[in-house]
Amino acid sequence: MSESARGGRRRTTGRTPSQRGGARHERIADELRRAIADGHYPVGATLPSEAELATAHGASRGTVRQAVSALLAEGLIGSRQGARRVVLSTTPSQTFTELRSFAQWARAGGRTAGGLVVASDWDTARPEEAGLLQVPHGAPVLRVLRVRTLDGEPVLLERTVYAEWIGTAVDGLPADCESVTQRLHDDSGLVFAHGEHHIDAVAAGTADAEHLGVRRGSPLLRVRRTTTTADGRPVETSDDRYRPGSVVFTVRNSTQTNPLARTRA
Amino acid sequence: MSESARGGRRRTTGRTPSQRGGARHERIADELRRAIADGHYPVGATLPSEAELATAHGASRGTVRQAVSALLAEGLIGSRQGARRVVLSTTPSQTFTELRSFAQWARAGGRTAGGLVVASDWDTARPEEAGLLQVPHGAPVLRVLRVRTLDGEPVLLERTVYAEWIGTAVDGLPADCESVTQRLHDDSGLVFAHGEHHIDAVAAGTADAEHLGVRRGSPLLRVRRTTTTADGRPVETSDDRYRPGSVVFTVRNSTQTNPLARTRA
DNA sequence: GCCCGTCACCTGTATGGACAAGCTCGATTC
DNA sequence: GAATCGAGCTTGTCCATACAGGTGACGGGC
Repeated sequence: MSESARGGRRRTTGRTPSQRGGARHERIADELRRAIADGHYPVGATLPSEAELATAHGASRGTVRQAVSALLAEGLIGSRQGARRVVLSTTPSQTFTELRSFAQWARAGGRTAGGLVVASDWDTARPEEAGLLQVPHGAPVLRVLRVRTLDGEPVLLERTVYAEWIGTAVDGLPADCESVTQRLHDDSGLVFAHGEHHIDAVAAGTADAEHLGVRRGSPLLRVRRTTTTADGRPVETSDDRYRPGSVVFTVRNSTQTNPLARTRA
Repeated sequence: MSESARGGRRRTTGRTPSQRGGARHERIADELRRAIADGHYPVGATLPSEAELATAHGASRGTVRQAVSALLAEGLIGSRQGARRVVLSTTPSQTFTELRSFAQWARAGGRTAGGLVVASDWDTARPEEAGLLQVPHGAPVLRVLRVRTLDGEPVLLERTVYAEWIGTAVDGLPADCESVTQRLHDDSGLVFAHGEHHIDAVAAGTADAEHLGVRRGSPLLRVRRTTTTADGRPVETSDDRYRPGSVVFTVRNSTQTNPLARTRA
């Protein structure tokens, strides 16, 4: 049966060019993710062996390993030599795009995101910003202050700094643009590929308090992030402040994969 | 020369049993990590091609791919089909153990960590805790309140709940035990393997303010975490509150790997 | 009844080969 | 000088195979 499945698919050698859902290991990974999310494999359950998955999908063990290693990196499953893989968590992790884009994240969760640009000005890069954006000191940058709402309530205040080459495109966008990421992708073909996030807590300043509708001095979750393209060119750096109680960041890590770091301030 | 290197190493088939530094792909990954950390490959630089690395290390391309995929998962490098890999970040990520253990993290950074148990009591699990620890409602749990200091200054207040089977071991530890993780590993052979962290901001309560030496209502970074063993058995769940300005959490993510999620409160 | 060894199973590691698809850069052409 | 084309390099995907080493269950011996 694995014979017929493999033989029927194609027999040249490579793989069918653009099959729905991308590469085969991706499709296997997706199916496993779905099965876990659907409760087919609850927390603590063991996954089928690599050999079983291989014959079931008509793939080789290497391809199956590629698929499960993706779930391993996401922290969804644990793995020990000799023992079957165990489900550790059932909540799916988000795609990078969903994480990067407030609007896309809200949409994926069935909520509506709004946004409003409060201020947008060209300025010169401060030393720290110049370093983060890898531009010369004093280079022109676009500084944007944006309030983001979730189901109508303000939850996030973004202070974003764009490098000049991308700032010109951002400057032309409407003030109430829902998803800047989406527009930049559609208009300029720009794709964000990498992000570095520093998370801590700060007290709300006067401006923060006013725009988020909280008292001055109340706690805010601050995420300072810098986003780059696939070839490492910095695009923007931002200071995002979340109203507590609205958004929680979740990180999964394990001995096998560890993307989280704790650093001194 | 690649001929002699490969032939000279061994020609049976497997690999040398317990060579220093673990598996070969791990050693290659370590060397690349070190080269990046040392500035040999600054941010934006391109790594050697897989073929070059393979001949240089006398390994096959598959093994090299395994090594670089580790750096990819850590967010240190970016990768696009057809182009050479690019260095995205030079700050190394911490091992899971360093992240899990406050003491080990401090030591790795050349600082001294202290700890003091303020209170330690047996109690019954609250519904929420029972779910996190996967024990029946009302099951006995050990509740520990611990203050952690960094270079003598209090920076972290831990409220940890241990399941009964591990709580008995924790209960016998001295109140000023520097590293609970270390002791549990040495005494019981227990290894933590997986963690889930929820990060948000809260205002300091009366107890928080007193133990951390801050004013009531000042912002704190809260990390609620649950740790499990390799086979998915929950060990502890904890509510950690960090004094702002002392510790920052850093997360790297990209289109290729994405361990971070933003969830509704 | 308990302990311990055997053994099938399963994951980790490594190799080698093949083709697909994307990127870079130089050469050619207009 | 600028746009275009293509060859070669590089990464992505997939397969088949082999062996090492840990796990867990079964069963026999004490």
